[in-house]
Amino acid sequence: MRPLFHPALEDIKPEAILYALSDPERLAIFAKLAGAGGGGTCSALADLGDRVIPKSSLSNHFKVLRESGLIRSERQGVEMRNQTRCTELDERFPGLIRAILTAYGQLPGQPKAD
Amino acid sequence: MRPLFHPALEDIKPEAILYALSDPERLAIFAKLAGAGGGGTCSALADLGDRVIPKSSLSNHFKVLRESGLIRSERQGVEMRNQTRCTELDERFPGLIRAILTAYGQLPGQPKAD
DNA sequence: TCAACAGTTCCGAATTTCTGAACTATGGAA
DNA sequence: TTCCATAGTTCAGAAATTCGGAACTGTTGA
Repeated sequence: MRPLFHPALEDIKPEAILYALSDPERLAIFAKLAGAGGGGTCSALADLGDRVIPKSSLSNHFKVLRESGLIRSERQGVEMRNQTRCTELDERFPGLIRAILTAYGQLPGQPKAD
Repeated sequence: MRPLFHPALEDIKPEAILYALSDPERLAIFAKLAGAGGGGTCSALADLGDRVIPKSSLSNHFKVLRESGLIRSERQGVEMRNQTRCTELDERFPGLIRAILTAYGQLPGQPKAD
């Protein structure tokens, strides 16, 4: 298993963020993570309600989110804890994450569209 | 030549916007259009400095931007005038476009977005 | 040592993107 | 009108990307 790559804050590219969140499944995962606060595991986030994401696809979604700089993943025993990098990100790209979550209507604490 | 399709404001999907702007060439084109104010033509936006985009690719980029709701295109004689739909978009997705352009404008070596 | 579990990697199939070449639409000149 | 030049679109095959089942890796507990 290769070590997990996380870009430094200054290496994060807005295109990568937009790309990562342009996929509704990834966005749903990210929004859940942003809402949940605590570090969600992969399998805990696999169920989208209308469909269960295959685990190889899930793993890839997390990789895209991680390598774009949106989340931090850390192995904890047998599972993986994931958390958003929202605070850092807001420093580098002010308002971006919030505006995206608002656009999708999934900003934590707002009436949800799902 | 098929008539140009522009989605109604309420039909614009955030994932389509993020997808359209997740491509660095399209983002550069959109940023130039947003900065220029006036309606830029396709060929006027083809030169990215480091590379000239082939015109079939350019045409496709404009189609993606148009059908995602980011720009409006209108034939004017032999050429095509393109303008952003920023004002409308800000109503539907407050702060989104500005946050993206700001984020993009912060990359080293990029022209400042506004 | 072994089994169970969480997640990753591999790899072939399906889908999407890219771009040169051919084509269409418009305007101007003869 | 006819012809040409220009701006952009469409087509189609090649290249690249994405998807997901199956096999694999790393960790824990028995």
